[in-house]
Amino acid sequence: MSSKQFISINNKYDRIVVLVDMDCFYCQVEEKLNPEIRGKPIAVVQYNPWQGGGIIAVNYPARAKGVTRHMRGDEAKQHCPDIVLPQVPQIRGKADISKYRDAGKEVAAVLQTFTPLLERASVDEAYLDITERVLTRLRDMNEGKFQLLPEKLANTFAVGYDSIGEFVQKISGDLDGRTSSQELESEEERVAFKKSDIKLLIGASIVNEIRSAVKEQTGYECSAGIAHNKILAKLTAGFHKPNKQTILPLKCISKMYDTLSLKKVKGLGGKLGDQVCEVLKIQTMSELGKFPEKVLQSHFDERMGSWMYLMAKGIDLEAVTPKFNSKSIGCCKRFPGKNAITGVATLKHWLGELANEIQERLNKDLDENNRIAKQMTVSYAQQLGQNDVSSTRSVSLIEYNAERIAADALEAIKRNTDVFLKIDSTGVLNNPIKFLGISAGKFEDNVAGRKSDLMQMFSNIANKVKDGESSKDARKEEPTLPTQQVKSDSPQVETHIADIGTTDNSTSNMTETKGNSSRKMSNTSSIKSFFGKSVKQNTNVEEPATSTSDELTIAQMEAELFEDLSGPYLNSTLPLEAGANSSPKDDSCEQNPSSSTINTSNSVEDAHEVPTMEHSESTLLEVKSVESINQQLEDVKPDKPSTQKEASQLDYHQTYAEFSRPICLPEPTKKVCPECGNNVPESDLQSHLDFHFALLLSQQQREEFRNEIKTKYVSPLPAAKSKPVANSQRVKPKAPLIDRFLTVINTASTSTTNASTTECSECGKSVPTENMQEHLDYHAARKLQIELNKMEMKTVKSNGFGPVSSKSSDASNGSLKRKRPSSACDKNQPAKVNSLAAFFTKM
DNA sequence: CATGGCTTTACC
DNA sequence: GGTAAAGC
Repeated sequence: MSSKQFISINNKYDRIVVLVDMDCFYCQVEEKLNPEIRGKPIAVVQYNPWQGGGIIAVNYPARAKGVTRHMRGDEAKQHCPDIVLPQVPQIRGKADISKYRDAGKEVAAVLQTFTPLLERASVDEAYLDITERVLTRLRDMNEGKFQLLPEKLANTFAVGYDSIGEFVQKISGDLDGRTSSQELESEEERVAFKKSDIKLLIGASIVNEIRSAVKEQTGYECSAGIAHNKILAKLTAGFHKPNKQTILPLKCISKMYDTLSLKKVKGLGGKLGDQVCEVLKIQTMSELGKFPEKVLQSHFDERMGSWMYLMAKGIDLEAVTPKFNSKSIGCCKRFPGKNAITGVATLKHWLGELANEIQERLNKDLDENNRIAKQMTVSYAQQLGQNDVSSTRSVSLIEYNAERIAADALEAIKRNTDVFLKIDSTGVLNNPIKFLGISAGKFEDNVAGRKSDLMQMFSNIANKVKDGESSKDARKEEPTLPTQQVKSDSPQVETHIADIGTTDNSTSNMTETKGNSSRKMSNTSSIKSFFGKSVKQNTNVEEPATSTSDELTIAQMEAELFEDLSGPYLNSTLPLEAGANSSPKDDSCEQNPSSSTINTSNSVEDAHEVPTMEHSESTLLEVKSVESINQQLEDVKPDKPSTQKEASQLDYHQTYAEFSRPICLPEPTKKVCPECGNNVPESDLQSHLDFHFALLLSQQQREEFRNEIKTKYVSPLPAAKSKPVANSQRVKPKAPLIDRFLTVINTASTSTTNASTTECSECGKSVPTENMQEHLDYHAARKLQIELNKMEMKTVKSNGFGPVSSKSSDASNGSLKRKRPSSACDKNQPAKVNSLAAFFTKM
């Protein structure tokens, strides 16, 4: 049961891994609980007695005043007299952080609706592997079913670029061969990089939705890092906060490493990192990259050496392992200095307090997760003369009974202490105790099912499944379910539950309250995680799956998705044939420790498997039915229907989540689509029509494109000569999305009136200073849109919207001024598809 | 005496 | 199983 899993090195750049990190989480929790303090400088303080207590979280207004962690409450007051200092509650004489735990769970439940591959890393951090969603979206885009709107990239940054717009420009810029550095890159490498960039970009759009959902459903804001592995995602998340997200493009890793202290890398932040710096006489990750693996292994241990070696190349193979619940539940307390426990009575008292808390939390856990801890561990530190000695002893945990637990803990301590009591004393400890802790672990399923409620069974199964420790039926995994589907009582869900052996599918008492509904969602989504994982166990990672007739492997899917992209680069070699045989698994990164560049030669093309979702036959992704595709379309296209919120008071940190709410607010009056006859909300009709248009266009373009390839035409793509299909003439694409987007800006800026304003360097408008960053984000996003349009216009007739040169010209400024009611359908607007799909097919 | 409480992981 | 390290 070695819980840590690794992916094949062949897949090292295939995943899209996200680290979601709640911004000053404890402060946010306090703000939510006490709205009166919202927006004020806040620091959460723990443990009162000494000088205002210790600060464990600081919000951004307070940070602006110089308040930091590691300060005392009093000190914070000096820096910031009007700071609010909520205290973490105390129960039984010790800190009680359960409300933050609960809040963290709430957030995780939302995250889990996006992917079963969720790994909680702490109370306020979680890793997500969204590879599947990215590929799905990529396909939808290629098929014209999804448009990557610029607002999807608001508040997004890319390492190494000043703005996300610049990054997108760069992606398309590669076209002109204006790649900065050496021409060492082969075509294949360029394609690989480009694929990577595109996937990261799409990933960012998804992460924006994820963060929006978190904000909407919990009220909390978070930051995120988007990269190809956990360590880099984590690192990247820290680059822009709060309430922002950052992409780490493959190409920027080595540049970044040049200045990145190795101690910033998770795992090297402590003594080990110090040792590495000292022994190797280095500071940065780039320097680390100069050492051969063997050398690193000789200085440190073998495992560590390999890990560092790969890490120095930007590679981390650790899988995102589904995990929602902790593996242990414990509590502890320190008794520093004079507070050391010197008497048995006192010892018993504190053991009792700890045992009580443990009992309470274990019961709650039993309730929620239907599992029982079988072992408890007591930890303690004794003062022996000068130094403190800490020990831990484990005993089996028979029942959730505080007295019993306390007594057993005491026994364990006695048993392991040579001289427990001072000689001739009945109550004085020979060795004062400076630290006490009790924790419970080694959980097993509660087979007995102490709860009469059958729902308990659900949650039992689901949680078991969630952590991947259940039975091993290899079942076909359903294609990723869109959030909404997961929430509702979809047939699939019930089927799964039934399959697992539950007889009762009533979800009555679980669906109403917020907490319970989240539990239910976790049930359904975790079932999927189970399939993903159990299958994985039975799968040989190294061998590409052979596909069966009507099924499509993820790898094949990816190959197809990128078909059009890779085509033009690979000259005559058209698609990267999906079935390409497994390359020698180790041929990539053996021999150039001195170069700090990332070797990608065998990465994307050769890697035909999506890591952590390896496919045997049982995981082959089914081609979706028309229904499911339509469903997905519904789910994903009109930016999730969400509750509108008053834009009443926008404070400085109220950013993306607010602005990204649906732009067309009018109640959905339905209209019949002239193209397909479906009922479509009127507000969505235009984009719906755009979809049809894009579909046609994209199909046709692809057709043409293939023809071009066949005729071995290699140079810049010819403009599409024929007009995009007679049919589409009828379709009047809506006012450019960019305009709707601009109306959002206006709303936003007018709603925050009285604040001080600054003139925007981009558009000259007066913008509330505190909103400037967001405002600039929108310019970046707008440029992105223009970029995309430019690509579009290489085939679609240019129409005067946006520049054709690659300079960031201001031809668009005119349009910036324009605003119109979002519902208005502008007849003057050119027929244009604001879709990345065409963008891809053109590249 | 002074961040404190908490959890996980790797190694022995 | 116990310990130390690491990070939040």
